[in-house]
Amino acid sequence: MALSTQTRTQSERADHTRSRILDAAVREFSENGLAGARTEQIAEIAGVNKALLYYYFKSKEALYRAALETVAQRVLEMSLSALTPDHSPGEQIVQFALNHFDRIHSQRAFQSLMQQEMVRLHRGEENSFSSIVEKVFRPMMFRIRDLLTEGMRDGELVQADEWQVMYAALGANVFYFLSAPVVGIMSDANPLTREAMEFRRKVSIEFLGASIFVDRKHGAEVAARVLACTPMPESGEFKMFERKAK
Amino acid sequence: MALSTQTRTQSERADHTRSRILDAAVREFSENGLAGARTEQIAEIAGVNKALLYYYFKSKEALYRAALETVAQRVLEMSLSALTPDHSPGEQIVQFALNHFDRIHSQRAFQSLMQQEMVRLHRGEENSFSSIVEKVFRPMMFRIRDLLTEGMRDGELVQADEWQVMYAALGANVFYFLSAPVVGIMSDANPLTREAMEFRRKVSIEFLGASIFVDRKHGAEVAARVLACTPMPESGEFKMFERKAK
DNA sequence: GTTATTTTACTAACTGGTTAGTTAATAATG
DNA sequence: CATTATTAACTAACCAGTTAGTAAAATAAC
Repeated sequence: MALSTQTRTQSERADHTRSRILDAAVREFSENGLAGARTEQIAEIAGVNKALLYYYFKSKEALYRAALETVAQRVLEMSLSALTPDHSPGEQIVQFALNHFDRIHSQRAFQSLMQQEMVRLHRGEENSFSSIVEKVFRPMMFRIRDLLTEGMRDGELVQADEWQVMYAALGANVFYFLSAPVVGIMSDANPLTREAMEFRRKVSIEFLGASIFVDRKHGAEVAARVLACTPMPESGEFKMFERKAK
Repeated sequence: MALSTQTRTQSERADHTRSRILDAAVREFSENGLAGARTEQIAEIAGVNKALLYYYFKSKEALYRAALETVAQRVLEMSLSALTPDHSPGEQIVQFALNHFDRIHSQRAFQSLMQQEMVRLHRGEENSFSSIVEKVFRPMMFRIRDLLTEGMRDGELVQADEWQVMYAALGANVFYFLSAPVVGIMSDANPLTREAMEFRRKVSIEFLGASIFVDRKHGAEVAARVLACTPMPESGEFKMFERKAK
């Protein structure tokens, strides 16, 4: 951990340090929120002195914003590569929903930061979060909306408010992970094991297929096809949220 | 505000003070989270000295738990009165979903506390939250699951994983309010105005009707009937989340 | 029914630990 | 040697929780 000190040029190592700080910040902020996170802890995770945080970032809040942008960027890259323009609108929507599901659990930190940011926004906190919305969410959402409009026009998808379809499709995924701790307590079966998630992922896509297509049989086929083409990614690609050995 | 001091017995006034503290705590914790909330601020909102918090509650965290239980209790009462056993399972489900929608926006503080509690649970925080889950969520959720099973057996509802139907129905509602700040930035149309919510409420129920019933026409009728019977409650019944005049 | 004693409800002012942020000095690098 | 990266040590503010006290209500004593 204290190695790799003699490699490369100074500025390259500086970049590396900076991004280590950012990673540590993402982790600490996502686990504890802006108020709960401790700068000392971020420094320790990153393996640097606390003062270095202030060398690279103006303040705790600036670091928070930078951390938010980091994860947003990752999500943008991940979601852009998901759509497959040569398939039917309906199939692309299903594909997108499946990708969204996988994204949530591999990017737990993003989800967590988002949730907390929502609460902050509710309070009317001044943001600079707007730019993330513009860069990440707007293009994604409007792209999906256009696909839905097209699918409905073609008669592949049921007539409905486009945004409602999004709320239903993405909301089900978000709610699954959001409620996981409660469900865990409620049914003493942990919803975050690989088996549980694999099941939910399948069922979630199948239900979407049954919900939004005019021809439910066609919907079921699309769902099956998409599921077959997209295996669930290995878990633990990012090992955020591992329990710390105190 | 400084009146009503000469009324009633001492212990009655004490009860009143205690509940004023709890209300203040609900508000402060829901806006700022456990770590972000300030005891001094809670005291100020309640109009008492900070030390009084420690007279009534052991610690900040004990107060937090008490606040959580307060709102959970309210929600339980609200949701129990929603089901109408003389209707068909499908109609009861739709009724429940509509009630859930209305509950979210009239009990914003609960939603907010829940979200934050989810994050805390994710981290494996020790809870005593379990009792709330047992008392509020488990009875509610299992009741709904049984209704779904019945509806599917009768052929009224489409065959699907019961929990998935819940994730879809409730997730869409939750996600609407969860994403409201982002959508607000994205489309500069505030989703939390009365008109926007009235529209979403209607569309959300209609979409549910189109999704879970074997006979989509019957589903549409049920949705229309439920909507007709249940006008949207006046907003601002609880004025949590009003902006504070600093 | 008045007086003395205890209990309850509440506050002003303090304390000590914590934590965001600074400074000044020191390595490393080019 | 001048610039850049990094740290140890410090400070000022903040904030959860305490203490020591008071006024009034409830209760007991006479």
